[in-house]
Amino acid sequence: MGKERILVTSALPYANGPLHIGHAIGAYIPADVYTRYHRLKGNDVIFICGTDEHGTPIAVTAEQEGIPPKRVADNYHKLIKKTFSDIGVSFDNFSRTTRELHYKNSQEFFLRILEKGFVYKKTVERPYCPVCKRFLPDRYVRGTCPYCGSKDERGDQCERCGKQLEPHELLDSYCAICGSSPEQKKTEHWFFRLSEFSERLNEWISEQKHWPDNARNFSLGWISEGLEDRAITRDMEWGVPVPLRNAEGKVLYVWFDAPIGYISSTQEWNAKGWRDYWQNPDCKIVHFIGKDNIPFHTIIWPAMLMAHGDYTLPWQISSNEYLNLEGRKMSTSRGWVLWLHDILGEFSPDLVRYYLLSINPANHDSDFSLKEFQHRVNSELIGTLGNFINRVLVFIKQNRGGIVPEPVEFDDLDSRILETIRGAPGRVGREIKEFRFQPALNALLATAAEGNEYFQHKEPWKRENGTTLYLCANLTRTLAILMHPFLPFSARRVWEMLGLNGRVEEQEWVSAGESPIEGGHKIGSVEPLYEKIEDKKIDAFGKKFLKPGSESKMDILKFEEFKGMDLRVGRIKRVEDIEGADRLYLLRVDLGSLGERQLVAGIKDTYKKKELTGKEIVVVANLEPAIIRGYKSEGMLLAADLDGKPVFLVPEREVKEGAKIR
RNA sequence: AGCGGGGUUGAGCAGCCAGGAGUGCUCGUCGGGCUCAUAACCCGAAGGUCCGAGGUUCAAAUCCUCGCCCCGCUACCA
Repeated sequence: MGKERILVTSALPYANGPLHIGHAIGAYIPADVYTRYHRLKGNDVIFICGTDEHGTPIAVTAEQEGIPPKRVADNYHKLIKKTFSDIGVSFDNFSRTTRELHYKNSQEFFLRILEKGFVYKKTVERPYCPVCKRFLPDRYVRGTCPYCGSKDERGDQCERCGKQLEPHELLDSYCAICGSSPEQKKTEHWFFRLSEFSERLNEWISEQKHWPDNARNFSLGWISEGLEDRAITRDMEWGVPVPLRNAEGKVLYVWFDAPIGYISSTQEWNAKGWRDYWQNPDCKIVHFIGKDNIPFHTIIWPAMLMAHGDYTLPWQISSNEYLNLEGRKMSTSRGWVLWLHDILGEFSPDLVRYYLLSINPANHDSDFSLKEFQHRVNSELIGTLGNFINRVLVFIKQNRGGIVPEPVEFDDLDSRILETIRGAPGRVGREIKEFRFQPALNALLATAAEGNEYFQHKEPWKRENGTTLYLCANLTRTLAILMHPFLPFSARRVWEMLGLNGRVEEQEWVSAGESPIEGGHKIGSVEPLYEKIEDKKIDAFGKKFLKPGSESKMDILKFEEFKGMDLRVGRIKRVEDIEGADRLYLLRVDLGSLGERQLVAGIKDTYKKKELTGKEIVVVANLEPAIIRGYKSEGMLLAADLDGKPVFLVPEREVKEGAKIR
């Protein structure tokens, strides 16, 4: 079998914050396992990444802190790079999208597809700040979300309701920098003809039978809903300048330049050899991403590559689902997050890699729990794997003076464990090759468990003829090689403790099935691979780094603003369905002196019509009206939240309709 | 409502793509062994309508069809 050529990428982390445990298992640790495996297999594999440093969040952070955007990116690039190195993610190159080479690449890419007619210019209206004298892309505009009414939201997405927004949709919008209200102004932008690629993409994706279901189905669904042309440029200073004469003040949109960063980083790694990967149909290009990135890597990016014409399309997309933290969704803005550098500060990287891989959210969201982390590490990694290695090496040290004995005869148990050794690289490798990292890890642990079983049944502490220790020493070597993709730091130490030549990462994967350690071999010095995680340590860690957060960040409401709210008691007179809406009722509410009002309320899944009619409820009477599902809603009724279901607030005894609440 | 993902022993998960006796892992319960090893390891027991109903098959947790329930995202909680 010839050598395979493989290009592995992990999603470029955004240089606007540190990495958390979800990032790590989403796109980086699995990619690292995959890459390390293929290196041992002797395949021609490279692992490419870098920080994504353009885009408005970085620019806004920079302006708010009064420093240049490059400085923000510098800081996070440094932190992120160190974190990756600490957890053993072994990129062949880790670049940044602010490098000269990348600017040149992105501009050339743009010009090429412009030349080929896949980019066109169009005049559009965009919000413009008359004071700052500039256009305001997404996060430069803030205002009230038109969907949920949350104040002070950004122009790209509402934090409260999660709705994707366009800057012009915000109500009462204002400039995020100076606070003045923007006006609409005409400007020219370049658009990518994504719509033209629907058919080709559909055909191409349909053929990718080896993709995971989530990626394939989701992408095909996206295409069938219709692809729209996308703006490639914006009016901003921070970004890759549009390389055309009459385009001052315009930069490439960050979604456009970011994936080109994969190519730039590869060129930076090898200025000559990069084409062997990117422009070679025999090279398998594998993108590791989180699920939020799926349409981007299955549709937009391939369309860009199709438009360019010289590049090989991705071969595989490995997309993970999300990781929850102690049963709750992580949220950086609410402070419910576990940063990678925090956990690496207290626990050795292989423990973290082990646990994250053991709960790898490949098929569905999974949950990170500190207690479970402690348990699994203690019982599986240490109790099974670490203990086998330790008891074998310590035994050889103490009873054989550190010398592996000569094997004598082989009984059934011996032959069986020899078979375990022979078959192990295949069992583990097969799973990694298929991107099934959790089963791969299980196969590794199962091999160690077989070792424990064998050792136990042979009872070498009672009598042993050499064969048992000979085989166990070789099985330990097998484990060292098989551990390397998952637990690179421990694998290296096991290799050293065995006193073997060379380095574990230089071994051939298939050689893990052999038994080259011979009688007479002297092992190195031995010490336990890991230390158990004590209750005290895990509790202290939780106290220090897991803060429930959320409530503490609540904004203070001015008394004046509170007084401006007109709360009233109303009586529900009539309840109607709204066609096509399963959660909404159309209510007529009697507010006494204020007359009757029409409200739209999302309570259908909790309350029946009968229970509602005649009921007294509390209403915000002077709220700005909104149109929901085609009906005007003139107010909002108050309810407490019970696990996501509304529970009405009602007066403690009967009061008059329209009674004021103070 | 659309899309996606789930429903497997007391709890939490693998197993399903590639059908082969309900197989496995962690925790918990009960009993035994061992003392090389980090209170570790090994053996055994109890505990299951593998969500339900059909179908394909010699054989279904696994493949197909229909249905029920849960979760996520989106649409529609002003």
